[in-house]
Amino acid sequence: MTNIKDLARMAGVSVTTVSRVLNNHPYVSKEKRTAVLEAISESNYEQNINAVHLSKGKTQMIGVVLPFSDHPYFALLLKGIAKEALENNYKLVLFQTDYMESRELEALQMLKQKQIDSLIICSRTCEWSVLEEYLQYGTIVLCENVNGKEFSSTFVNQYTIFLRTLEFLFQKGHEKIGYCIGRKTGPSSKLRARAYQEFLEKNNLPFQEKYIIDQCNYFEDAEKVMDMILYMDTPPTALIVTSDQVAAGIVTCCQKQGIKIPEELAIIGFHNEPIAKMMEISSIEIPLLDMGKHLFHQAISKDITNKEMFFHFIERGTV
Amino acid sequence: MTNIKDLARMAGVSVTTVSRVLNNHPYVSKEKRTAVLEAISESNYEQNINAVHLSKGKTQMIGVVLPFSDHPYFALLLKGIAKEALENNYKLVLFQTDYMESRELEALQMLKQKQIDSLIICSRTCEWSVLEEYLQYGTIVLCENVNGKEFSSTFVNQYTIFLRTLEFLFQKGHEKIGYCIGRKTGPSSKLRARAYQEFLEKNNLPFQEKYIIDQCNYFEDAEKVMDMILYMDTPPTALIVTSDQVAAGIVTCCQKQGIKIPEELAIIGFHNEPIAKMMEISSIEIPLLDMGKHLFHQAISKDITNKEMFFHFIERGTV
DNA sequence: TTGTATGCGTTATCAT
DNA sequence: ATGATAACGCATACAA
Repeated sequence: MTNIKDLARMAGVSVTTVSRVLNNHPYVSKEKRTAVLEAISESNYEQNINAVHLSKGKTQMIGVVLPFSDHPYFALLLKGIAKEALENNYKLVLFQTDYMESRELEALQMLKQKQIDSLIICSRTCEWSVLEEYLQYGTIVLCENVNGKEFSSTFVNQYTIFLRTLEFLFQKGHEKIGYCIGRKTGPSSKLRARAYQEFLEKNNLPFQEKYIIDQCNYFEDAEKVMDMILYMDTPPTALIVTSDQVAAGIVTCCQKQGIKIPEELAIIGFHNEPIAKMMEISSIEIPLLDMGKHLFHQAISKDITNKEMFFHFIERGTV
Repeated sequence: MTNIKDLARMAGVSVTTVSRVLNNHPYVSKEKRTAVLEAISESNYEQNINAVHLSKGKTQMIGVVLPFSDHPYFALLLKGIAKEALENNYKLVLFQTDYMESRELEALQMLKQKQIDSLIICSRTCEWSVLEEYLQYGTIVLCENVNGKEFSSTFVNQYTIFLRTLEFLFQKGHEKIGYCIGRKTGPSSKLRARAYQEFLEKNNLPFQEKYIIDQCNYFEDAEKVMDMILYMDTPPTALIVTSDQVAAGIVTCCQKQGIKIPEELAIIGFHNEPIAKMMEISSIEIPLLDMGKHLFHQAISKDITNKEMFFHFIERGTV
């Protein structure tokens, strides 16, 4: 494996000059440059990137933390990040956490160890205090409202979205509104829960624990949702489903079981995924690809910025 | 940022001893060990992993090449790889290629540059000769039958699967059989095309170019498929669809348009994804998570092995 | 059991 | 415009 030293010898110059040629630095004569270039083409030389990383103290790599990559929400976010990373000559290191804190910590560890220059956390499990400890080692970008903390972020206002959606359904005459989420403990879910509570109080509606259904991530999770609903004495008449995949699954189940949508059950999905368009499911559009793009740029930027992205209500047939 | 040298000074030992403690090597006295450990805990020390990489010539990182991560086939493969990587203390570097050769080359470049120890190519675009050039720099693992070439691989026999499926449909009385694939030029598609040709010849059936529909990757691509089929004079009576997502989309379209399945159109999907179970779509099961696991172990192994995984026909209502 | 010295391959500093 | 040399932080062969 030939290295920069060998090249220097071959071209009859110093390693510095070789490095200059390699990095397109100015101040190197035409003759020496060609001599080096020749040595390179003769030798099948390749930079040892690890040496570059050590020397520079940077790796041009960004970590991406997400619970699972086979969920459309995260897959699209990731796609947006990946596209932008590619165009800016950055590599992505993937941390699939399954919502386990230990794995999120591993990613943070890599930041500390300088294996990645910054970290994008698509869905957080750690406490703020933990994240703040690691801020000294590199940029950390989040997908939620950080409320003035020293992180960059790109997010949608989950609270507002949820409240508006609830009010919309209420105006349509729904008083028994349930919702389906991924996990109960996440930051987004807490915001939704707050919006839900306030909505109920404001409109003098009773709180029903059973109307909140979690562990809804995939199309097939709809089966479980339907089982639960059919089992209830007073099932909800409308369902906000934070994933179009699950919403599509519910619509499919209802078709099989002859439940009329929206007459017997109204459905609103999230993200306006293509499946929602095809199955004509009303959905809250969230610009995931754009968010990914923005997240990436925040990750490589020195400045701390917080960008709210806006949602868009797409009304179709299911509500 | 404190380093190994600082620790040595703090603990009153040599850097070698510190390194020994750090790496759990034997031959270090209890006293010195505790002295070092103390220095570590006092100093908020963290290994600079880049230095380790340079020194060792390895990175404990594996590259994964795939066209897109938001497709269930690749997402599941990736999930399988990621789970195993995690358990074996390896990191994954993602290369999303969109089937562009240049991006695949970038991944190979990283192998050459020693940024990754090995490379898993889930879907190949490069020619064999190109890949073989890079074999000297690290292990390359593929998801297809490599026919004796010096690569490890985990694969299913796409040719056999396709032929069996065609024969199965033929026995059910279908003579006009179409199929939907992702891209026409991939290795799998070539095998399928061969199986298709041979099947037609053997049974004296005419070849219809229009029965082969490509660019079918996502649920929503089904709309385009249906448009094409409805426009044909003699549409196929059965469709092999190499993705359950697309199959599910087609089933959905048919329901909307009142096309009876399987009477008017029989459907067989691929991968036995949960959506297939839910929508009762017949499917060819392929153990993607297991394949991912196996791929990972081949990536970190010194030996070259080739493992064929077996498929399983799941008969449900759509055929 | 411990330490010295050297190597890993590159970039950055500084002098010329 | 060019080059010698230090620095990056760690691992390891070898000596003691």
